[in-house]
Amino acid sequence: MPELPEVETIARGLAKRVTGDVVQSVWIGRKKQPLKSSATEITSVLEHSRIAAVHRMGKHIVFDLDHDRAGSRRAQWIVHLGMTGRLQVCDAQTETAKHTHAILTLASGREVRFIDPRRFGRLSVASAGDFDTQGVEPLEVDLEHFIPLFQGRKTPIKSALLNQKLLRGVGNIYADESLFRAGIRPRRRASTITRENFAKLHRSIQEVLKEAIALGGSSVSDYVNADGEEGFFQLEHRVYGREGEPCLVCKIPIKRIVIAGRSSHYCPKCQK
DNA sequence: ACTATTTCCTGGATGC
DNA sequence: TGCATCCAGGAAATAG
Repeated sequence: MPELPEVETIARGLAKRVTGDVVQSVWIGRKKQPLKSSATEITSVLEHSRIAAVHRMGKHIVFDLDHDRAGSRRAQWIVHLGMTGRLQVCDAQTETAKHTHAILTLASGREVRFIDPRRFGRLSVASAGDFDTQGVEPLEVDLEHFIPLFQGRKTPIKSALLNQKLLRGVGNIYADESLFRAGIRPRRRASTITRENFAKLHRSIQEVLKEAIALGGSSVSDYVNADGEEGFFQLEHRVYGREGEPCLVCKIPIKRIVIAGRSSHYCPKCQK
């Protein structure tokens, strides 16, 4: 399940491969589509545009497009991978994977393919500047802007961390891992957390995300980067997916509870 | 203005 | 072996 570190890794890999290439044609499957813009709209924006850059915003992969049509504004192709989405860069000869929903043919002869079995992913286009996800980038926000995000919220801190309108890019894995490192229980009401603990949490989130990016993300279920390689951060998980296993600090078994329909893992002794 | 719950979707795991 | 059931979860929609 791609969260910020996985999406960052994928975006970097894509940028290396397709920056400067030109989209010649677009195919979009007719199966009930995970589209936020219409297929016609996506096709017309993408076709004959040059990929100027690929970068990440929250959990979205953003392709900045230059159009050669005079007077047309710069545009962006935005991909959200959902749970199981993948973007593959390959030769036209490569066999089409099951659940391929969109194919961009590039001037270089290669193709960018969007594959998503569970279809929680989303494709859309926007004029440059129009796409603005709410929420702040967790790796950019400083403590003084971080704390107010949670002030007055009665919701469990875990839910608040997952709320993309506050902080964008943190998902289930990194929320659990950050809370463990900060020593805060996932069910703690956001409004009851002290300034000191917010400082710990802020630091933990940045550390966890940076370490995960350095290791190419976490490969659980079927995540692979743009090269089809797995990441290694899953080996560093201290609580996520470790229900019943001993806490790496105190040996007490890790607990799993459900918060807002999401499984949440924590150590009952190390987290208060 | 918030918060909580439900819905979407399929592959893999589990149970009988 | 086969078949039914459950579960994973991001974000939008809906309900409270």
